[in-house]
Amino acid sequence: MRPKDRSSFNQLVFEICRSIPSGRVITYGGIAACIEHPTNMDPFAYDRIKARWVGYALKDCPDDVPWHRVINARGQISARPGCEFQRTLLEDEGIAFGKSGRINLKHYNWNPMPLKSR
DNA sequence: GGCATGACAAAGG
DNA sequence: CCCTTTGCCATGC
Repeated sequence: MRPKDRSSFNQLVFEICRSIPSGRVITYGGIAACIEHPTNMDPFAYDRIKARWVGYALKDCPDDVPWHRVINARGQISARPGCEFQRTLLEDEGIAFGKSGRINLKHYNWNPMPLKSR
């Protein structure tokens, strides 16, 4: 994927985020897995790359994007300034945190409609 | 134009 | 289960 395509990639990320209902969460990789992009890259490696790009996209997302519903694959909130606030938002939506600050993905994970089949 | 860093994740120890 | 390594590349100095 070339920098030129980043903009459209980000738009897809935002679109998926907006489809997450209150009280549910998704992982960075989960979002990445919904976005297929024409590439010659090894798909196995590509998914991990995209997961990183999802984080970049959310760094400066529009106000109507529920960025707080995106967590990492371990069910935890990724460390960064403001992460305490994210936990508060999720708890307000009824999401319970485990002892080590982890969310039960089995129960809260949201599976969005794939934008393109894989 | 190198070099370090990062809202990631899988695999290995 | 926790910690480290590895793949990868956009970004900022």
